[in-house]
Amino acid sequence: MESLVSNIQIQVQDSLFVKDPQSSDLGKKIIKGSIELICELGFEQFTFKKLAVKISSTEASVYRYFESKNMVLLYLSNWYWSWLEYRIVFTITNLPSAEDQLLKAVHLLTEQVNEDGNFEHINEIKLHQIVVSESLKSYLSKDVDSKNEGGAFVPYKNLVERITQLILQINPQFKYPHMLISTVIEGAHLQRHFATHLPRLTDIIEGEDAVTEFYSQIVFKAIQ
Amino acid sequence: MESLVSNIQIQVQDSLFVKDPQSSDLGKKIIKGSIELICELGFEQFTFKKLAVKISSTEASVYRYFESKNMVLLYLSNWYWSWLEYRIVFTITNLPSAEDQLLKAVHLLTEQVNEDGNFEHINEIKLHQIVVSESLKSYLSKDVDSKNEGGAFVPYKNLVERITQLILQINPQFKYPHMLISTVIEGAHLQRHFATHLPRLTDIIEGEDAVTEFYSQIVFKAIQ
DNA sequence: TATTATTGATAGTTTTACTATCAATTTTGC
DNA sequence: GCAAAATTGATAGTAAAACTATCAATAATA
Repeated sequence: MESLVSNIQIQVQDSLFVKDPQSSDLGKKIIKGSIELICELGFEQFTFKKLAVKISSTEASVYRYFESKNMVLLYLSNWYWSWLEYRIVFTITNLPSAEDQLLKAVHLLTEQVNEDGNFEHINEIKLHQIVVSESLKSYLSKDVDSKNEGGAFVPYKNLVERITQLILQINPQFKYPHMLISTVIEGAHLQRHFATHLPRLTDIIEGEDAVTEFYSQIVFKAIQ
Repeated sequence: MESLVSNIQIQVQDSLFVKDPQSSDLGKKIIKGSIELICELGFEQFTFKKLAVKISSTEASVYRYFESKNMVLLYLSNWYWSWLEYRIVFTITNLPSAEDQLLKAVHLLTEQVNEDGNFEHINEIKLHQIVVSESLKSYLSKDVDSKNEGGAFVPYKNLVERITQLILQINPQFKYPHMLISTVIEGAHLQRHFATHLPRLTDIIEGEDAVTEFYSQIVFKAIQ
């Protein structure tokens, strides 16, 4: 997966930003700095003031790119979902059977990201950690409905829909494909979070990726 | 389930409050008001100032009971988990088989709460909604480790452990019981949240509790 | 009745989440 | 290469949140 994305760019809907952060140096520094700071401090402790100091800019300048830190989180999440969908499509396109495709997709949905370096201003490993620990907060906030109307969750829905179609190819009768996939995605994130912070809520097995193994089993048992 | 709890009280660990809110009228008003306000405004918009106005008290008085609004959320979550574990134990104790017990437990873990009235100061329906939409934020905050050391997640872990033991009774070889149960609990909450706000991420079926149905199937297929 | 605990009232601090203004600098169009 | 336009930085300011501190009034208790 190293060199395949060397000249593609992930586009994020323009309703999420005031000015496209991928269109300028400062914008890219805002993205890069946000990823590092949110990862380091957590979303609650992350502020535009701290970000501005980190990237040697000013609060006012950051506000010229993003309306609020919530929008930054949405931007980062959506970038991640688009990137993940791209990787899934790229990876499974030539696989022979729908089963193989689904298995591979579930792997990509649930595995730990440990590659970086395809995008200068985005550390994919840290971004994955942010999505694991912070992205749910966007859905769980009270303004989820207005954000949703503004299209804030489209990439996520697209991803879920794409895997849903794979499932329905295998078993057109299965009644809960969306539920299954969103359970797998969010469940895998939570389990990774629990593995680090609340191990008694999960089952960590030495030398094996229990999260991916578990959810792969769940998916195939569920749809049969 | 109506009258069985008429004179029991759910105890919450005293590390979560400064002064036990169940020990005074003001304390109970704080709990009652918090449940209503968090439900209405969402956790982010909920403040001690607004709460104080609502219950005709003062900010300073609220702080005499709780260190912060995060502690209130933890208190409410833990009250809920203890209450739920109590209901599960009470309900399944006399069921003949471990399978019946597990099935019933999964129902209680995943169903919508629609009874109220066992506790004067706690609206169980609204509390359930809070747990669905807000409780994850306690695990997902950066201070999860220090909270965990202080025992903030003990009731939740106990609940997961209890159902884990049920699963292991049925299949002692099953490798991922904790993962399965925490996936079911949090998954069910998320699906209920999605059903209201992001329906394209779930599968709502007219006249049927798809959430409970889905997770019951998942559990029994997974452990076989 | 004296003591203690509880609550209310008020005030104050620091930080966050913004908005506004203006000058300096860089980019772009011609 | 120069004028106009856009971008950024610097600074200042506001409103609300998240506390802490103090003191008086009231209620509980010994």
